[in-house]
Amino acid sequence: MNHSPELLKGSLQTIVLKVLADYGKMYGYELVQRVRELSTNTINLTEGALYPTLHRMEKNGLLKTEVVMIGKRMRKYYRITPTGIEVVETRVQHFVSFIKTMSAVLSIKDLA
Amino acid sequence: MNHSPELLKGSLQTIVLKVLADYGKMYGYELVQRVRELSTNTINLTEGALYPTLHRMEKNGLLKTEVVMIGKRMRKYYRITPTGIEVVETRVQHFVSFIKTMSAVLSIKDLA
DNA sequence: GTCTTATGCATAAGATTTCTATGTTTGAAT
DNA sequence: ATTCAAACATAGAAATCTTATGCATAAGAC
Repeated sequence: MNHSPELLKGSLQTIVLKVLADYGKMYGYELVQRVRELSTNTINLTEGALYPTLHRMEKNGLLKTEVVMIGKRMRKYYRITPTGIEVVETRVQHFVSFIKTMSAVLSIKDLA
Repeated sequence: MNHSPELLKGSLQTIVLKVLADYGKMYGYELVQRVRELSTNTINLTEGALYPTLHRMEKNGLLKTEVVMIGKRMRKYYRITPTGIEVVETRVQHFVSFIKTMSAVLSIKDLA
């Protein structure tokens, strides 16, 4: 990720979960592209961060996988689980309240 | 810091700079209290994070210090420098654009 | 008068997260 | 033939924060 990398720290999981919740199953490489589009080229997920995170979330039961062979190439689809859905909802709520708090502290008037 | 600590990662410097920019000189302990108030008890700066950060920012020329003795107790005031002011402005702008980007990616409708 | 709490600074070790770098294989395009 | 995109993966380094610890003074409670 670039785009003020410090700020994005801690948001990777939320981003991945939310995109999977909204768009259904997706594979790693695709997630990189999709997030890049959604963020109009400002969020660039790095594979070195993404794959370990996907693995961790799978291990924690937030995602489940499904491997498909495209010719001889493996493609690993990730799908959000019911647990993952619960988690993503609270994460997004947390994020919203975080924005509000920060707007107060940084005295940001309007986000226009 | 608590309040979804992951999210706050990377925002400490911005918070400190902005509060100093808005309220003038302040000492470490005071910053902890002030930020707690401004955030209605949701952001709890920890001293273990705050002091090293203050030192780093001073070393980088964003802050300057002034030591005052209150009786036998030392109090170290921090004040933002002109360089610090430039930096905090871009930081806040970055934060605003970060919010916008994230709102798009997380499809957050209104922040009400 | 003593004990606890608040004030006020500071550092160190550990955990967590992310980035950079590196690596492999396959398919498509030129 | 060669280069570039697709697609996965891991390891080491860097950055940031938390927890723990430490020291010392001032104020308030009892």
